[in-house]
Amino acid sequence: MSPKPMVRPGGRSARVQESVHAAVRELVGEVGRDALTVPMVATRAGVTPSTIYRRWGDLQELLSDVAVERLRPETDPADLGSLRADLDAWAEQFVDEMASPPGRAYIRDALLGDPDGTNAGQCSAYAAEQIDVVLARAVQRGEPVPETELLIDRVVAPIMYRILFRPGRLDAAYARELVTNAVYAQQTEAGARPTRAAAPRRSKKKPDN
Amino acid sequence: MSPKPMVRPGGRSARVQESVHAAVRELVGEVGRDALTVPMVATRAGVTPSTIYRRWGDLQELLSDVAVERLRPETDPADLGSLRADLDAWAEQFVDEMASPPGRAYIRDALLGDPDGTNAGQCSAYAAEQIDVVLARAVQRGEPVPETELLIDRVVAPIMYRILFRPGRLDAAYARELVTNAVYAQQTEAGARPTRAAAPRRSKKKPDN
DNA sequence: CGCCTAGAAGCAACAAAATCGCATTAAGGT
DNA sequence: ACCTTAATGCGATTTTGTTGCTTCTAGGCG
Repeated sequence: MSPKPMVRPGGRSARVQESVHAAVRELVGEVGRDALTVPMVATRAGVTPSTIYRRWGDLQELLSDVAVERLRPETDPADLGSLRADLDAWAEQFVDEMASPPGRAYIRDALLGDPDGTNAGQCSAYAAEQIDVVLARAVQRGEPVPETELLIDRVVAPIMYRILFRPGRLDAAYARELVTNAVYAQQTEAGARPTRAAAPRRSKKKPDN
Repeated sequence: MSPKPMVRPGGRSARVQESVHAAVRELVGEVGRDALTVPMVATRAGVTPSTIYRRWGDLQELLSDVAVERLRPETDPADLGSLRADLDAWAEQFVDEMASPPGRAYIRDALLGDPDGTNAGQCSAYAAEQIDVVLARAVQRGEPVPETELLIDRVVAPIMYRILFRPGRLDAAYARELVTNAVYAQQTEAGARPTRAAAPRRSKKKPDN
């Protein structure tokens, strides 16, 4: 059994994948997501529909792939000199991007065509990585820091819950408030509550393909 | 302009709707969600496929409708004599139901075929109603109670986030921990933090159809 | 450097689904 | 009892999804 070439990351396959992804991005902008069809994407990408059906299964899984790519953060969070400032800024940007109509659409798409939860897990990992960067810097400065898990529960989760389940009522002020409460909790609750049960830290992910 | 009959809630339409919903429930159990098709549902329900396409648009929206119905709580939360006990019990049951494979499937379906977020909002409203029942009882007893919004942010949102984005790592102990932290926050943070900005209370919903 | 192999894409026939116009039924108001 | 019209049924048509087979090519090997 050859240990390596289970898939083919390079060459034609890669070109086809990129071409298809590009076609999806273009067409979403031109005709809208609802009007998208697999044959339409195939034509634009210069491939046959069966190629798409075989690689992605259906339009949802393809859209999910594209959405996850667009949800990947492009830069590290800004360094503003303090944990609080960094978290505030990151949370505000997070809300801006995620709560916008296109952001909501990407989130939905990412969750949608994702039988095994891989893509959803990737989204969660992106947020955790960004938070970890902020926390690592704060540790460098000697600031006390909350756990990543706490921030996910207290900041990320409420934002995503609102995006998915309660359209509206979501703005920068709310994001800051969540950060305030999370940081406050970290300062006052440490040791005063049952320690977070079994919260394995998320390890750094490789930079992906 | 006649003020009422924009739709036809009763009579044949209602029978068709019920028949179709029943067909979906049966077939999901028999052949599985993935094998479901609109024509299949139509045949079982004794209607023509075009009826389903016209009323629901596609299979996803139909599944979303069915899922929301099944996510509706059937009973009020148990009254165990104290806010803390009631919340613990409710949160545990919530996790049990929502984190189970069928529960996760219903949540996904409910979110999936829901262009305008109506169904998702309904799910959120169900949880808020249940929480309100528990809180109202606690008020009757004279206990201090947190706001519904706080419990949604601190208990419901983290649970749903994990269900959707992080398969695994979700159990009754975690649910209790969330309740503990939320109640603790309510006891210690009141007045010690910026008041929750612009968090309009969710008004009592009419008992639905 | 040029064969081999196997995974991936192309092609085309086919099967299944979704859409649409038109006829028919029946809810709900008058 | 009648009328209006939303809703359903039905069938023709279009579009989408599937499948077997062939062709191409990336990557390993001699």
